[in-house]
Amino acid sequence: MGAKLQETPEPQRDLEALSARLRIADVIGNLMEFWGFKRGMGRIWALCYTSPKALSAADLGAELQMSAGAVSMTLAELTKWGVVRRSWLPGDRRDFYDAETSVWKLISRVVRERELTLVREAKESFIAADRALQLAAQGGTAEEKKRRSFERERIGQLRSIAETGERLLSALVAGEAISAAPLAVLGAATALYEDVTRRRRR
Amino acid sequence: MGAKLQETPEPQRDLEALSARLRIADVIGNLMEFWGFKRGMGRIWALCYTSPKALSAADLGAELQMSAGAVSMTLAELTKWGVVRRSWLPGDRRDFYDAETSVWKLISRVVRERELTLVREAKESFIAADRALQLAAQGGTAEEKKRRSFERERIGQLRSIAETGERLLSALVAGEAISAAPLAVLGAATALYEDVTRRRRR
DNA sequence: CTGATGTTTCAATTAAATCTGAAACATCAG
DNA sequence: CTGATGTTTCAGATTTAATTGAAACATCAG
Repeated sequence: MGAKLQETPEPQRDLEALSARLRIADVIGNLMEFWGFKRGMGRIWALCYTSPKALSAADLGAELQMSAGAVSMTLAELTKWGVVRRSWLPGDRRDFYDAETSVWKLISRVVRERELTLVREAKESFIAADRALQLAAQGGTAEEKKRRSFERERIGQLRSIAETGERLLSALVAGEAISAAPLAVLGAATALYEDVTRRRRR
Repeated sequence: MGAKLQETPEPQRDLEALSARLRIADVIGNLMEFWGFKRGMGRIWALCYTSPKALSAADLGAELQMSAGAVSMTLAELTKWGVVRRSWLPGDRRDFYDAETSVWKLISRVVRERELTLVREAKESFIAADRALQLAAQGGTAEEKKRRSFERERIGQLRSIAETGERLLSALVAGEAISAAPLAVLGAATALYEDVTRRRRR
């Protein structure tokens, strides 16, 4: 807009610095939300991470425009995940919070406790479904048998995908090198199953 | 409940097979939802994937208890992502849908178009915030300067995390081998910043 | 103990995401 | 063209998740 002076006035510098941090907080909030957490978790972590001193719940609420209740609940959740730590200052009754700085620690914990659990549960479901189908599939016409065998083949495929995912995630959190190759192979096996007649239309 | 005969009656076999597939559909629906898609997308894909023949919109709605509108919208979205394909049978006016079977194709497309975009946007935001801070940070007391420099250091760290993530995801979708090591290194650099006095309480 | 200060909890509200059902639209056969 | 069949759209309803604000709870100083 107007002409810029050599030196920005002090209060304005503060405002600009804060708003830069708030913008970052929103970006990280969106990332976190995308990852399946609440937006507020990312916002609070980001503000702590970019602050040289630990912040109080009241600070966070004021800067992020969150109610005391929301701040408290969000901080509880963040603490549970090891994303922020509580700290105290001598002679101050308030709680302060500072950010866990090792992002890898955070990621690997989440992957271990959440994604890995999820993929394992999925694998178990596939195994259970396959067993159920196997029991139900005795007898029937040739046509029916063919269909059942197709279903079991596909479910077996899902199971093997889940197992591959489980191995990759385990390797990842163990810090091992992984290759996308085993993933890329998935689906190649089933790609040959193509016998549906198609025709263009419209 | 009652005693099981050697051979399950036919209608019951069908019901059990369908319900096994529906259970799987729900599991995959949950996985997909977790991944940031709508639950219905996973359910429809799973049903198609485990079906030997392409299914009509009406079939899907009936089996998954979804309204025609929901099925239509969900199929549109799935088609957009290349997760199901439309097909036609000669002499039949209805549309049929079958599943993309290469799961890797699906994953890599999503990672490329969604996660990679997201992490790039985040990186740009960090760069922009750093620039803004740099401009705002001229002058001020020694104390202020120290704070600004801390903020910029942390934001630079975020930027480098985003860049590492970008490299890893790129390598992943390119099918290259990747290692968790570069991730594990993240945060080690900032871990040294510890000067807050703490005391136990309660 | 009592009052001041700070935190947590939770029922009620608000907001966001999702689904429905009916109307509009398309296509085809006769 | 007309009626039958199938698909899409979208405003409103429903469901689900997040947020508030106030009361309950804790802790500490005096």
